[in-house]
Amino acid sequence: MIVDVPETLIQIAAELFASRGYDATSVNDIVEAASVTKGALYYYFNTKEELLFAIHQRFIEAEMAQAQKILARYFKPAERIRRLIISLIESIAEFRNEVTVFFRERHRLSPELFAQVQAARDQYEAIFEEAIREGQQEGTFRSDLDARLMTLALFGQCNWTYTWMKPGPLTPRELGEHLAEIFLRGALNRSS
Amino acid sequence: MIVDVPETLIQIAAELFASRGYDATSVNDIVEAASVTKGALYYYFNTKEELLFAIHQRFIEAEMAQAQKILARYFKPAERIRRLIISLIESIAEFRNEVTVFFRERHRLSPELFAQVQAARDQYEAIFEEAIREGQQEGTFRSDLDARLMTLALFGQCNWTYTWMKPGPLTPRELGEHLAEIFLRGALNRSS
DNA sequence: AGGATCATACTAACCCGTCGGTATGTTTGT
DNA sequence: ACAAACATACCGACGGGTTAGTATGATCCT
Repeated sequence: MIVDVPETLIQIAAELFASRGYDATSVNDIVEAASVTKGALYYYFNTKEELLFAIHQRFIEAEMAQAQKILARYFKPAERIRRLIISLIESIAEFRNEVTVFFRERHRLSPELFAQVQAARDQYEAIFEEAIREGQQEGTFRSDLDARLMTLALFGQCNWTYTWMKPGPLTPRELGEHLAEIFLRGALNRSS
Repeated sequence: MIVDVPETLIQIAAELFASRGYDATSVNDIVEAASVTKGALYYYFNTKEELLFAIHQRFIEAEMAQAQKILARYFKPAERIRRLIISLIESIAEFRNEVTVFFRERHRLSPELFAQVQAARDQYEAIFEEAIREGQQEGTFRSDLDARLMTLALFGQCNWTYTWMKPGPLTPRELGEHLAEIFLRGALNRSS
């Protein structure tokens, strides 16, 4: 049986961090769950924090890769946002543990590593904001509200799913479609 | 100088928990910041967890009280939601530290205390969901989307503000108004 | 071809600081 | 005088991280 030890450690750490929290999970817990010893862990990672960072990186990189694919296809703003939302929800569903850790334990990283994570995150959010701005110039998005604020509201809607999403009746894709619909058209009936 | 020691401890604990995290904050840190000793803390609180719980309680009770006031005034669904949103954003702004701790460290509570917090939270969310359901029956809210999903989307928008809100150009009230506008009418231009 | 050498990938045992919590003493208001 | 409201000193457990050592291949020299 061949296993990628560092990858397994990241995986298991993500599970444990997500369910118990970063500080409440000891490295002993991790190595025990992974059936290795502490020596093995510290052979691949210099600190516990590096593990935390690796979890963040994995999620952000996957998310960003998906977004770039969509950007490459030159959709108009509204359709672009729609697809970005769906892609984001699918990422959250796929990297459930990583996302949970990302949002809950981000601030636990040292300033240097946190800055790195934050920079990547800003880059990702800028893709959404730019779509909204273009939509405003084009006239399809309303201009009486700040683009930045709309972006933050949108990310709230989407990111928050990590707190309640479960393998339920809706697939992540369907869920994303519905959320896009809510964001774009609102909760009120159009005829009213 | 008269000070309410337990209240001060909750206050300071909220600050420290919000900025460093629950586990990363030692009870020594807390008593030091509060200029008392451990004896004083453990005179009022049996465990560190009780402190955490008290922080949650304070925020939830304040939130719930505001919501009840709005319910008592019998607004129609759309206006009721608008006011609930504003009230929620104002609460988040006022109890910034408590909210941060609430959302980030909730899962750290023991099952019993967590259940208590969750029950109160469910009750609060039900108020919003009920307004949306009524709106659907009345016809002002769209019925092609699940009320529960709309509620969750809304809470995402609102709760997420705790991650980025800052004393900026917009007052909490204005911010709430804008978010209500986004939720109710959506990002797209009406004429398109 | 095959022994010598070295890098890889770990293991087992341990160190020392820190943590939540407690036991007991002291002060203060009434 | 006596309870309420603390302060002081300390305990046992556990935390992240380190250390010395080792089995197992890969590589190189002759």
